[in-house]
Amino acid sequence: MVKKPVIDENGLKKGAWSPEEDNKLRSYIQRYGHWNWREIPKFAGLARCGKSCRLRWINYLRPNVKHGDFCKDEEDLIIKLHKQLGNRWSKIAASLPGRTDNEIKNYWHTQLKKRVCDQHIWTTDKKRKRNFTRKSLTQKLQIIHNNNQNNNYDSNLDLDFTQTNPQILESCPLSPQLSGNNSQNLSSNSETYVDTSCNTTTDHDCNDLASTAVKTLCLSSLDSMGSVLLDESFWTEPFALETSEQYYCNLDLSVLDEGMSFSPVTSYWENMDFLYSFSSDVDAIIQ
DNA sequence: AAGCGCATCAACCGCCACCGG
DNA sequence: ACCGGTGGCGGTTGATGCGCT
Repeated sequence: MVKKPVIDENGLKKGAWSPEEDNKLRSYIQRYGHWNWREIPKFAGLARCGKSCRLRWINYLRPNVKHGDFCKDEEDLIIKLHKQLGNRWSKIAASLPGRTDNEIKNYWHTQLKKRVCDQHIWTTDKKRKRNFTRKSLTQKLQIIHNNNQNNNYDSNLDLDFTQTNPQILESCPLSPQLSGNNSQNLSSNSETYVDTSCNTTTDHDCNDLASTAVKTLCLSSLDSMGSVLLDESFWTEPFALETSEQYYCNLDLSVLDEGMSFSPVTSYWENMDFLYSFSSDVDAIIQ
């Protein structure tokens, strides 16, 4: 995953470093230190520019540079510091011994940012992560959505909505299909409104409720969730947490116990885990 | 099995701040 | 005050790996 070595117009080598070059640079700096990066390649016998040498030393050859997976504590710290400092990678790196700004920056862009941007679920399992992408989930939802459009959903499901007690207050319309088929106790109109600030439960309860809600919806009609997730704005909204929670609120209405609601109390990460389990449910239905 | 597309990450590039003359 | 050299920083690139179809 490195750029292939090339010689530029000045006769300087660019691209991937060879073990031989690494050894030359390492042994020179260990012996003489890095007194002037521009001069070092000449004295070390390297056809590289000073900047390239500096970068190679700092990011790879320097002693105590940590490589490999970030632990949970490091991830949490990066997220916390990024929240405080923004893209000031060198400042963030200063708080993580052995980690370079470049590595943290890469890790942020490839792993952590996705958690914050609603695109991917966090997991250390690469396969699992790859399976959960916006594209794949959208495709799955499209299949189910199309099935529902063809009246393939089971309208005979025995769903008991009489136990729910949603507080219907403000703008969070359910899809006409869901409202029309399943919301006899929610609203007689095709638009139903949900209060996102009403009573809440514990995070754990919310996850259980969310899971149940999704299963219920998957079995009856995915129109609501499907149309929400298929809506481009769901994915592209930079800080879509509130929006997402409103949508989850929608989903929960059908399975909430009396006086309970699934709304902003659930943490973002748990929402993402919820989305993953939702994706698994969708897989099961497709199969 | 092969091709495709996405994810990853080492390395590069351009800009800017700092410093000494 | 100005200028050139240097180091540091953050954004971007591109080759490779890997999963999916």
